Amino acid sequence: MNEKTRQRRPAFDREAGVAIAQALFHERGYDGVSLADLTEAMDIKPPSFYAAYGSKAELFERAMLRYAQENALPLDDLLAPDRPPAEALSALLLAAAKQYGRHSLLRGCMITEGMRANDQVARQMARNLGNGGLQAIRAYLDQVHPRGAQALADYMAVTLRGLSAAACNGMSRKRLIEVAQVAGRFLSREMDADQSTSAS
Amino acid sequence: MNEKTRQRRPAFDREAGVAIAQALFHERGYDGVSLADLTEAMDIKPPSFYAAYGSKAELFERAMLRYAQENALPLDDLLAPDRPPAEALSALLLAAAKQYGRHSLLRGCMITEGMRANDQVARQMARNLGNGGLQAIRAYLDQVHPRGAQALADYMAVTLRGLSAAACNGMSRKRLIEVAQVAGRFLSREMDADQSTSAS
DNA sequence: CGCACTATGTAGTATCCACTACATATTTTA
DNA sequence: TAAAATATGTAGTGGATACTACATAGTGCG
Repeated sequence: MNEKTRQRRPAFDREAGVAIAQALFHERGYDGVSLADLTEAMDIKPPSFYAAYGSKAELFERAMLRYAQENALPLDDLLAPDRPPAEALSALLLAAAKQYGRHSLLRGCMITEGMRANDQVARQMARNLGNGGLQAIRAYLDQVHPRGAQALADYMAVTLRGLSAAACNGMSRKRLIEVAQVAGRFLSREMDADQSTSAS
Repeated sequence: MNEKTRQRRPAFDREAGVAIAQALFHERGYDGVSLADLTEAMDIKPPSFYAAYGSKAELFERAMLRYAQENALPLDDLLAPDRPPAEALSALLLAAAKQYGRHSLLRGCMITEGMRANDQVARQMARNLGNGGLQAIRAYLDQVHPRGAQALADYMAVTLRGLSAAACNGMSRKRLIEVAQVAGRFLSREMDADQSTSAS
């Protein structure tokens, strides 16, 4: 249990290996990274890899969890119930645009893009993780804007996926942010109008 | 030239082969379809395949061109210059949503999703084709709504990509259409407001 | 009818894939 | 210090990949 005292030969740091895998998977996607790529980047041999992580898919899951903890959008903060809903959603889109276009290599959302893997196991892992975030948005909207919550949540899902895809295809951070701002302005207008009128 | 009289042993119809490939590539993506899948579906052997199409990537390009001719959104009609711009863009989003969710297997935009292929050659082919459509939207906006044309074109690109991605991930046609309608309403509000005021 | 041509099927190529059996070297425990 | 446990490196597994050399069967043209 006390892994701290265990001064075993460094061999290799498994958490560091997860971080390396996270970067590779984020940059090239699950299918774009081979086991040879991973073992070379970690400077280990395949047997050590499997002893440590079990399989490529399991490591991908650990890398996505690490990504979620480190890089995922802080939905709980952004979607605080006491914020004006349109402002909260706009802030979420803006935060996503900023993050998706931040690095030149690590573009888009690792989890959103992971949903497109050719490997079925990896794809399902990514979907399970990604759906969690979407459900959080849905739950938030059910509370603060129950009328049309589904449509608004779907709009957010589509826009977030679009931002991630556009980022992966090279759209600059500046332009991503502008799109998020446009969408945020749309949301503000729509939800303000929705407060005063009852039917379009 | 007169291919009709050429009663050559049926062997196999190359255009029909492109159609088969189009369906397979659309359903599973470039990397998700192997040469064995293609030759089996066309009921031919690899040598016939290469004699007819040159390579997997070349066939993918032909399949995308076929898709563009048959299924791509009729941008010229949708983006008629004499239409109210917001209405034209809304119609484009709606047409995309309807098409992306039409079939249960052939979901999303074949070209947009092709941009995510792991194979670099295929990816570049898809990007070249897809960028054509986006440039058409940009050119249209430069004409009818020059102020903020870039931001609006980027917004359309992001939303179209998002609709395609959401369709691939299983969002129902009904919900896709609702998202397109929400976005269309946003565009109408924004562009109407933009006509009367000069600063937000 | 016979020759030249073309597309075909058989059977492979080399390469990459994720993954593993086995013996060795290092570390922890007794 | 000796034995047990563990992670390592060497080397290789079967299978899938895109693609092809070669002989043959079917074709149109003379």
